[in-house]
Amino acid sequence: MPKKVDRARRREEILAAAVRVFARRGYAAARIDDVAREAGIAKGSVYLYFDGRESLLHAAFEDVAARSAELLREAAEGDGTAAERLAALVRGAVTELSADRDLARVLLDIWAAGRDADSPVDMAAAYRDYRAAVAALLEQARAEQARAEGVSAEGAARAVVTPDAHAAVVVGALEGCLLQWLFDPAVDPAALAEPLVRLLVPGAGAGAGAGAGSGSGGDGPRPR
Amino acid sequence: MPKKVDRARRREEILAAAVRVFARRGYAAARIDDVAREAGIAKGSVYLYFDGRESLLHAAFEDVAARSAELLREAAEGDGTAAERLAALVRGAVTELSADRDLARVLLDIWAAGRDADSPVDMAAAYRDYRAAVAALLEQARAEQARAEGVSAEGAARAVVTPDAHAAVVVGALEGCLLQWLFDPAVDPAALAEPLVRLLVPGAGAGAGAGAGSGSGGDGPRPR
Amino acid sequence: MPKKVDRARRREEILAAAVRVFARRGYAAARIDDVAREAGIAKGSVYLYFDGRESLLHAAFEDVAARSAELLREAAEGDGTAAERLAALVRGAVTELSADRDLARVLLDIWAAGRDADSPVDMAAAYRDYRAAVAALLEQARAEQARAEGVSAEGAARAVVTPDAHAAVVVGALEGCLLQWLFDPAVDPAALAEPLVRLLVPGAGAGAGAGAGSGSGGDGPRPR
Amino acid sequence: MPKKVDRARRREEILAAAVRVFARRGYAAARIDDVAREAGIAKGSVYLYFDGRESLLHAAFEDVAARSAELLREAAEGDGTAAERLAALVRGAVTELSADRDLARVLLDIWAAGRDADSPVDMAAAYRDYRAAVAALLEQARAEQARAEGVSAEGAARAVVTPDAHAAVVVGALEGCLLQWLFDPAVDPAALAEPLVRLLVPGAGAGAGAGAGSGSGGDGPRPR
DNA sequence: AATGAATGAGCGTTCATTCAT
DNA sequence: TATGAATGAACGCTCATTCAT
Repeated sequence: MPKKVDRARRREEILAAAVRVFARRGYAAARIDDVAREAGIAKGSVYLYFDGRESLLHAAFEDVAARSAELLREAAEGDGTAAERLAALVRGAVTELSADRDLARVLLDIWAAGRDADSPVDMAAAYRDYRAAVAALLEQARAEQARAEGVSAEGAARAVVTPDAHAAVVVGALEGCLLQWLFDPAVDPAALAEPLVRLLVPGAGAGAGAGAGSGSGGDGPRPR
Repeated sequence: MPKKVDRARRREEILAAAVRVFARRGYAAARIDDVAREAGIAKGSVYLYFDGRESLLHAAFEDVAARSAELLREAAEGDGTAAERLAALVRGAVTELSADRDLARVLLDIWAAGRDADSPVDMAAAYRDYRAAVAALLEQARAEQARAEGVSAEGAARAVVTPDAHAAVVVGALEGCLLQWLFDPAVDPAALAEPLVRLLVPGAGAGAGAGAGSGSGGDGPRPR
Repeated sequence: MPKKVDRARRREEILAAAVRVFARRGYAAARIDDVAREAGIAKGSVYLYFDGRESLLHAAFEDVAARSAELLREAAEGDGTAAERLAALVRGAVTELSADRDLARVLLDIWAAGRDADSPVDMAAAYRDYRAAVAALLEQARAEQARAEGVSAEGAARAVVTPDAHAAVVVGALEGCLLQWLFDPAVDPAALAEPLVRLLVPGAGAGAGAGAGSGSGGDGPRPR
Repeated sequence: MPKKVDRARRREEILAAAVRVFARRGYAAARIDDVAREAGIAKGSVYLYFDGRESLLHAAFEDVAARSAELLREAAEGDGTAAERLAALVRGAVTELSADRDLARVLLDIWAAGRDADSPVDMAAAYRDYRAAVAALLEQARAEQARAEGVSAEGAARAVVTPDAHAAVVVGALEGCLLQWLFDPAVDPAALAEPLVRLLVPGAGAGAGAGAGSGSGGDGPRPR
């Protein structure tokens, strides 16, 4: 008659406690004892569910990564045009990341820790996947636009910014906006979602240079 | 005052050594002893030039901040249109940050450490300044465009994305692209400079939504 | 009383498991969990049969001590001359100790732990008894020899090495040979039994000083 | 102008303190803090001279091993007959080991710890060397005897106990007598030196089987 | 009786900082 | 100014033991 503890639930409780502590003190200053106290258990018990301190950070990363992966999957499989799905992805990412400020804060520590090649956290792969998904959507979006508007537009757009570079900018902007919010709560992520979409999702609205060609008549965007 | 010069130079040598060590091992794993060895001095001597371990990180941040401030000053005082100056700022920021990978890596640690309100590093202020400068340039750029193209364009663009939000996206994209490069050297910052400019600097080229207004005729960018 | 039997059997199973674990990892590195797993029970159950970790080591010692005591009893009560019984004791001790290498290995830990005066293991008494038994046999053997060969020999031998000292050497040699076997399996205890007997049991064959009798003519060392 | 501390001397002081603590409490129960306090320094300072706790034990072993090696060297290179040198070796070993009871006690812990194959202490090799040296002396001693007394004696002796086995018994007896002294201070090692020599060094006096030659007449055991 | 989750005291080790030289 | 030996507080982790089930 073994005691029945829901290992998975207990693990999640501890992880949530760890995220709160990491967010409050920073990973570097977070003590296992703090995590245990926050979780309402004894220090040693943490080790029944996690391999060690670093393992907690890693688990937090996997949480974030799993959410990201879910968003990417939805964007890839979802309905609507590619532009719509990309816009939804951007909006979703902002919503997701800004939903749990503690977790977002911990992301900074994950970034700092994950920079090492020997880190269990493969940030390079995570962002590579992210970029690849966004780039694919961008290409589809361009194709859609080209179909709707004519070949010249497609050619012109493609000449300007490659999908890969564009994707890097999109992903970067997302993370960069998150970063500013973390440093300064006055930066409202919700208020940045739409600007991100409009500025970076093709066909979603006025881009930065949109005005350039707007009133001018037939002249499309000019390279350089 | 040769002594003063020597002292300043020695301080810089130590800071440079610290940045190398921080970049190599990460701030968390960097030992004062490592820094001293890298600088070719004794451990205790570090304390003759810096208050302590954290002080080294702070000094590294001030280095980065000073370079940023210089760029912002140039952008504010420089010649050319606001759009040109903004483009130059973006290009300069990319160049600057990617010039010293070690320093850029340390930025991750600075971010992680500077997240706390009690940190000596005021990241919030640094990015606030950054955004303000970019927002000012954006507004100027829009004014320039409006002057060149007519009132309707200005109004339309302004309605879509506020300069502050736009600035946050610009700054975020810069930092976010840097981030990706740090995780994955295959991401080439130099190759991202131009895309950043084209996508985010008004009047610099085809924006994401550029195609929207391209072939469509006289109708400017449509909201939503 | 089936319960009693079961309980004793279970206790022995656990002890055997403990001996295997101690032998494998060393007592210092042996975990109660290891013992439990080896015994196929839960960790907490060990405490139903033993007071604690140290108690397991103590029980292992008692096992060894009991076997020794049995050998000593047989030697004291057995048939044959004292020399024969002493030789049998030596051979039996070698056989006994080398029969269970795991247990012999644990002896090292018992020695290390039993060195303290406050240890529950009274090594001093154990070896005192051992020496006393061997010394008694040695004296008897000498008396037998004296009876068979004449007074002068007895007196000479006694003058050289006291029975107590001789016994200490015999016991020491036994333990010392065991020790070497434990460190180096290439040392074959079985091959050392006869040398031990011949070198240290009076009347059992050529001693180290065999040369003493060498000039005596044709009579070489006689087996048995 | 670096502080001048005699590193080697300080290291020895700490090691001596460690040996005292190990002897008092046993290695298993000895705390680094105890060692530091015994040495009159701070806990952390121990690590300036030793890699860790285990390193202290290892260093203690090397001390013992070095003394043994010195004895073996003297025995191999010394003057006198092989029998004399072997006797001197035995006496020297007893003297050496019994000179520092603390160190001898620690030997028990070294034995217990060195039993593992992955231990930094190679007990097997240490005892192999010891046996080899003793075996060589034994063979020489037999040759000397044979030369002095005739071929038949040599053949007879050799037939009985091989030099290797004899050496194992000699080494074992030494260690085994030490062991008994450690458990029971009433066992006087000094009093066992001569018995060891007489019983186990050929030609050194009456061996166990001395009686074998007793029938030869009035010649009792001859010293030396 | 048996379990195994929980506990928490305890220890090895690290390393930022100090300070006598 | 420079050194580097010394310090000792701090912390991650272990694991023997307990006890509710």
